[in-house]
Amino acid sequence: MAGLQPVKGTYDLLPKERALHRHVSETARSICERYGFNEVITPIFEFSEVFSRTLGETSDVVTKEMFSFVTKGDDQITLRPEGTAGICRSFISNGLQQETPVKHFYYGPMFRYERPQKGRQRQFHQVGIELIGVDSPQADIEVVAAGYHFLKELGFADVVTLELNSLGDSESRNAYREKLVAYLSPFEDRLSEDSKKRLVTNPLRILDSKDEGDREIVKDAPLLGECLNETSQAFYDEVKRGLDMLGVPYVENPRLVRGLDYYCHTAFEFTTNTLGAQGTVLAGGRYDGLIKMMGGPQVPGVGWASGVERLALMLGEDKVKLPRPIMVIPAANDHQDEAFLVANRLRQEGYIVEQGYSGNFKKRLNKANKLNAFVAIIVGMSECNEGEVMFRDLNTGDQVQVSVDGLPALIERAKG
RNA sequence: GCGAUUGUAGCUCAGUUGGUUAGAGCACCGGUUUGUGGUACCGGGGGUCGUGGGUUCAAGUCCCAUCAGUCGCCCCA
Repeated sequence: MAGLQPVKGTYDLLPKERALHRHVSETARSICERYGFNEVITPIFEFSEVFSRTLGETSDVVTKEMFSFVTKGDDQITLRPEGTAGICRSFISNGLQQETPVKHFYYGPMFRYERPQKGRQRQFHQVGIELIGVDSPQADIEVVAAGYHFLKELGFADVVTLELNSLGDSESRNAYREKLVAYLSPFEDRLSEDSKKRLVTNPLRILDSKDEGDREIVKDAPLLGECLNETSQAFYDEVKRGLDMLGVPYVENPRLVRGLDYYCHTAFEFTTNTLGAQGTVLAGGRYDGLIKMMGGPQVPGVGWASGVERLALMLGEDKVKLPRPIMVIPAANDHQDEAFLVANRLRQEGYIVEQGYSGNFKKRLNKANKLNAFVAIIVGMSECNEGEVMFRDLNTGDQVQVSVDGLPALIERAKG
């Protein structure tokens, strides 16, 4: 036990920051619902194969970032590093091919064993959507549009760039892979250590290497676009036409490659330069072979995931305010019970009500300010009749006597 | 896994070439004559100076190690 501190890369979300996160995830949920995606929750851990088989045995996520453990029953378990694999497992487990198209929205914690830094922690949160069972570009267009709409709703339309590419179908990708390896092999000695390995395991990933030397070599490499067969090219063109039609701005990035193995055709990434080293804020693509690869039926899918922490960082702390309460204050300590009853009554009516727990009148009003209360209700003033209380608007300082029954009307007016 | 940088109160920090019982602001709690707020004044709690060694008559200050945070590389949301 490493003392009273959170485990590396984890942290506590206190009310203020949690409100910010909730704003992000609720915005996502509400926008995605407009596109017909409804929320599901899948377990935060799965059998390890769910991830290791699907994400690619050589991917970084699988080789060094999985949080795994063995249960008492000798099951190999992994805390989910991303959402898609679990959704697809759930699709198969629940026999949802009967109900396609399936449109799921999700929100929840993800886990990756990485060095924490700005916009990156070991337990973080993602929102995401998956559209399963539609093989036409309509699905890709709708999914990307929903992502754009979500970011726009948060106010990021101008600080975010949609980068788009097509990885083509497997025929196109295999053809390209050969061509790329043929081009790169003569330069093998000059490639970075990582890229030398990638030449064998996953040459496409060399394309977006940030190593200076690699970039120099890759600059003149053949592009994936040149190898797209007719179907793949037509698919890509249709996606672009749809985005143009809906007014979703994008730039093509022929070197964009997704880190996970299951993607094909559409690959996209919304990036920003406002977050330091972590530029990607929402990313996804099409994964037609994934469900079959997991042992399910041949059903296509497309989706994205977005990092809640990163978006919350972009929003800034003061963007979301906690709700303002009503403060009920006893004029003197022997009116404590009466005050409690008034508070109780207002809570039944649906209002957010706080009580000061100690201190004299003055202290409690002070407390009301600290809680950002907009109304104080003072119980037990000598000038009040039976069943009456003092209503004080804390914005204006105006104060009137009123029956308890008359409170809601005054509260509504004070809300402004 | 690698690199850079930081570590004194809940938070932001001060602490002089090593020298008594380690300070400030903010925050928190209480008070300033019976019952009216964001101010002002008074008082209070809270720190084994990240941890462990070492040098020294003397270490928050110097040396070593270790742990943790932050940022970056790799990779990703």
